[in-house]
Amino acid sequence: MPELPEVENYARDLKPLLVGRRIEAVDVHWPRAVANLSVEEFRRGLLGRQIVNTDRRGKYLLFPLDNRWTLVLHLRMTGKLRLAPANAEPDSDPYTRVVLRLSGGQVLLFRDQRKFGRFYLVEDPAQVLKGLGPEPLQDSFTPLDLFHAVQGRRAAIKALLLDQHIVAGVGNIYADEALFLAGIDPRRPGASLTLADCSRLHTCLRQVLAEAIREGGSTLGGSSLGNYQRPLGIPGRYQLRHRVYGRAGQPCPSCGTPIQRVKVAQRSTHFCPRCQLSGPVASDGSPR
DNA sequence: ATAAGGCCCTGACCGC
DNA sequence: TGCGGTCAGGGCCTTA
Repeated sequence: MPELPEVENYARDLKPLLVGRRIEAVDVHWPRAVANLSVEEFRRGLLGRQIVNTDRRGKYLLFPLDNRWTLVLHLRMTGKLRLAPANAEPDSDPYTRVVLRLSGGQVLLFRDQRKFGRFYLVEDPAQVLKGLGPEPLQDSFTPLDLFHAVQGRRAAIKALLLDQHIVAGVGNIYADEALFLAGIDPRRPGASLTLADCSRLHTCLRQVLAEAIREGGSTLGGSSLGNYQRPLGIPGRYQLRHRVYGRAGQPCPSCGTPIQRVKVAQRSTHFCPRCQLSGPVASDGSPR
């Protein structure tokens, strides 16, 4: 499940591979993978265009084009990008939804088993990105911003971290990891967090995201399902560093207490009941 | 404005 | 072996 660190790695890895290439053909095998245009408009808008950069905002990948339009992609749950030589054996993957044939003999394959991923081709990326909260790794994002964003909110802090209006790019894995490092119970209402709590959370969130980017992101599971891989097929390594995510029943790395798994805002949530001291429990997150 | 629930999707997994 | 049910989950939409 690509979150900010995985998408950031995509943008970085793809930059030297894509910048300067021209889009020579567009094959859409699953029309609904194109969110804002008809397949024909999408194809016409891309044909002959040159990719001039690769970037990221939240969990969105951005590919600015030479006519100032931007190809935007959200991978959602199971979307993956893969760059391959065009002359390799034909792509037999049944989950390939979109193929961009590029100058220089490469093809960019968008594969997505659950069909949640979406492309947008827009004149102004703000059409898609409006409403996204601050980038958590930018200096302009301060502990006070986080404090103000959760002030007065009854929802669990975990749910608020997942809300892209509050901070952009945080998903289930990194929300759990950041809350663990900060020693905050994920079920606590946002309103119960003090400025000191928010300061710690702000620091820990940035630490977790920066570490995960350095480690190439998280690649989960051995199955073919959602595991993220980088564009050349290299897996991430951050899953080896997860402290709580996916570790229900295993000892807390800090105190040895078994990690608990509960539901918060319909999301599976992992935490240490001892290190993440239960403040007041959110109305929507009582332990079962 | 906020919160909660449904929807989209498919494959893995479980129990019988 | 085979079947049906449940789960996973990001973002968007609808409903209270």
